[in-house]
Amino acid sequence: MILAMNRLDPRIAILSALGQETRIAILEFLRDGERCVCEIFPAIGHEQSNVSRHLNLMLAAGLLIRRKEGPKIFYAVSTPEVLELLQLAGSIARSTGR
Amino acid sequence: MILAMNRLDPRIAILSALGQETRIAILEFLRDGERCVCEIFPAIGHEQSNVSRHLNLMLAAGLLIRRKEGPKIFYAVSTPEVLELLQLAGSIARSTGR
DNA sequence: GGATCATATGTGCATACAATCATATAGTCA
DNA sequence: TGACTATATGATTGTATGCACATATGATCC
Repeated sequence: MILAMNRLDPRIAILSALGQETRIAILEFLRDGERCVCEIFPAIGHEQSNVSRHLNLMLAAGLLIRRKEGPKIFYAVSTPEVLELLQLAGSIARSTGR
Repeated sequence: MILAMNRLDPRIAILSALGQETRIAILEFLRDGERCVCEIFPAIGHEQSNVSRHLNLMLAAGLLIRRKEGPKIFYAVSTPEVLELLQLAGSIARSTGR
């Protein structure tokens, strides 16, 4: 997993982690608060293994935090700035007419 | 070039365009204003053809604008929001300890 | 301990990406 | 027109990525 690790520039891990459809879907599902993997993967319609990897990648990039509760692991957005970044990207998309 | 085109979500084109070392270097070189390709590629130490592709990709994503002047083509950041996005990514990196 | 649920990881495959070299296009000027 | 400069594009190569299937790990409960 080069995408989110061993980066000279941590911004690249963050931005490239955000530049992917499935991960955007996960982040938007986590907008309202923490969720366990068992809630996330049915909601976005991907394999559990696939979602697990995306979650770990975003965790490594600093976009998410996680919390264990028994056998379940709850993931949440690490800071509101992450959602602000998505919003800013949307704003650029609109202001550049795309 | 799938990365920046034919995306359902234009944010993905923007964010994945930003999540790459060479392109970050180009954007930071363009921070002070427009530059032609002939200035950009020596400054960041990459092949002209390579830089040309990155510029066109960022143009397609809406991150850059360009202007012709004789045989030269000057590229510039399309909106200050693009640089704000980079700054916000840096802020996340710091606030999540990376 | 065994069964079950929740999550992570190994492996393989198809595709996407960045980089390079070579070539094409287009503008300028003698 | 021809030489020269500036930029873009075609073809190729090595590597990274996303996904799926199968399996491993770990927690809970009987």
